[in-house]
Amino acid sequence: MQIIVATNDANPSEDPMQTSATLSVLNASRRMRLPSAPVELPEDAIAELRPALGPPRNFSRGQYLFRAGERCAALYFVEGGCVKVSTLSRGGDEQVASFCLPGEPVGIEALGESVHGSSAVALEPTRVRPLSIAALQNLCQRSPDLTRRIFRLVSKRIAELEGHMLMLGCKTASERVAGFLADLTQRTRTRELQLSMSREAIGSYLGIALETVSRLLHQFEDENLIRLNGRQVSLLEPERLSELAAGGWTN
Amino acid sequence: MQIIVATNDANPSEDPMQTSATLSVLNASRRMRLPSAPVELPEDAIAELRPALGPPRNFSRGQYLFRAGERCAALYFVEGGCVKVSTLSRGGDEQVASFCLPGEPVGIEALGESVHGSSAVALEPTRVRPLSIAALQNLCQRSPDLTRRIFRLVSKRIAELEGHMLMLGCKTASERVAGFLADLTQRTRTRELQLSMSREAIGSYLGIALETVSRLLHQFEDENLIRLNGRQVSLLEPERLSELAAGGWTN
DNA sequence: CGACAAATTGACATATCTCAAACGACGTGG
DNA sequence: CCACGTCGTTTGAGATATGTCAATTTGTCG
Repeated sequence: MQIIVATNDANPSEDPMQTSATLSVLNASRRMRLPSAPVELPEDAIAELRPALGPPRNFSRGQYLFRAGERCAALYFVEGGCVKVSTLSRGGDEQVASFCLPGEPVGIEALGESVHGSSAVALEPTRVRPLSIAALQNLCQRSPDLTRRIFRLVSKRIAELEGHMLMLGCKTASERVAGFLADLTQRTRTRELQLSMSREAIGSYLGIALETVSRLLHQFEDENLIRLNGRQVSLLEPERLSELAAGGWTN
Repeated sequence: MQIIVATNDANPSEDPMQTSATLSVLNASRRMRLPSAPVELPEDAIAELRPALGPPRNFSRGQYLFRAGERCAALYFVEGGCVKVSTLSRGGDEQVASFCLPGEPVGIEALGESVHGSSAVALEPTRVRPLSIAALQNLCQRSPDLTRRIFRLVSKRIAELEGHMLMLGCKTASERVAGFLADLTQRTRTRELQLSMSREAIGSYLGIALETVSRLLHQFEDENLIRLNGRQVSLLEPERLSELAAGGWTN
């Protein structure tokens, strides 16, 4: 399976529209899945980090927060929008590692590194707030509590990755797609998903062909599990989707 | 693909034999188990952590360092032997997340958590040294340097996971097996691998059926890339295997 | 209103899984 | 010391989920 090198360089179409408002809808507090996270900097742990965060920065669809190989100095917290994080292999395969929604951190994987191992691109007008790594390390000296929070954040990310691995290693295509949707509703607390990523990106994330994603999505619609309209998806039976995802997923 | 729930509970075969002695053989320069590499707490970063480590603990084949769900208080550094780390999904699928060799840490994923999300079992007589998480957090307060090291350790682990994901998402079966072998020789600095894990564990780790692992291994032998004798594998052409692994693997 | 990118859909190819049988290694108990 | 049962591995043959290729439609944006 040679996932083409993805020419999704998407020339930063300067889409000035501000997103945060749109997404702010989500919120609440429940248990989470792969990622989790309520919207609007809701994350428990994150809330406490706010004072340390830098001023908001806006990215339009297709703009990169950072690219693999670039020197890395900060990690970001999404306030509104959506970010796609992906890695590239020597062979030119692209693997989408995650989609980050409001309230979720981007780039923790680079915490201890000097250069980014992956790239992060905005999938829609997106607002983020940076947290300088240098600043962070200083802060950690003063606050044992902060250190703990960071550790927590990091291990949460690791748990996510392991869940993702489990999925890639053990699930059938339809379990993956079902799990993907179930995960998204939980993270956004909405049954009305407005997917900002392409079928190709979803396919890469799930480790299946984009055509398979499309087919399965339509199959779910035929089974009345969802209502589908392009990139807009309404989950009619989230529970059944979760069951379908079965096995465990994030476990 | 329903990987059976793995009844590898391996009743701690009361293997009274004392391990450390047995293992001491290893440091003999030649081939040994998977271990090898810079045998004896070789890892650069780790070396500096030594003073903080607790006394060595020995585990025999099949014994668990910890299980998913257990309260976690420490992470471990492997001194000799090999540890298999795996997660379980609700559905009962098992996914092997990693094999840890001498010099490598086990359980960093639990750094910020209170309970383990995965299980770790010794695949052969294994010696590890614990690092109390509580102690660690204290130490981090005193030493900014230590904090940085830990961050480094963690992001290294994350990078590994992302490499693994890339593999699971993009590679063909033979690329995976080739990559697996190539990776092991690098980590052990030996061409003489003594695999301590079953074909099933390898299959789970690589996201393919155990039969496929077996077949591919024998195919490589036919192509004179390796010499195979049960769990003993001699890499005849490591470079070609790496090329075969192509794409990226750990990248 | 065009042109290009994304999505859909069909037909077909095939890598890999699954099921099964057989074998070897190993440890246990008689 | 040998028979026996278990476990892991190998190997074959057939089934199939999913990938690949390609044509068409739909959507987007300048």
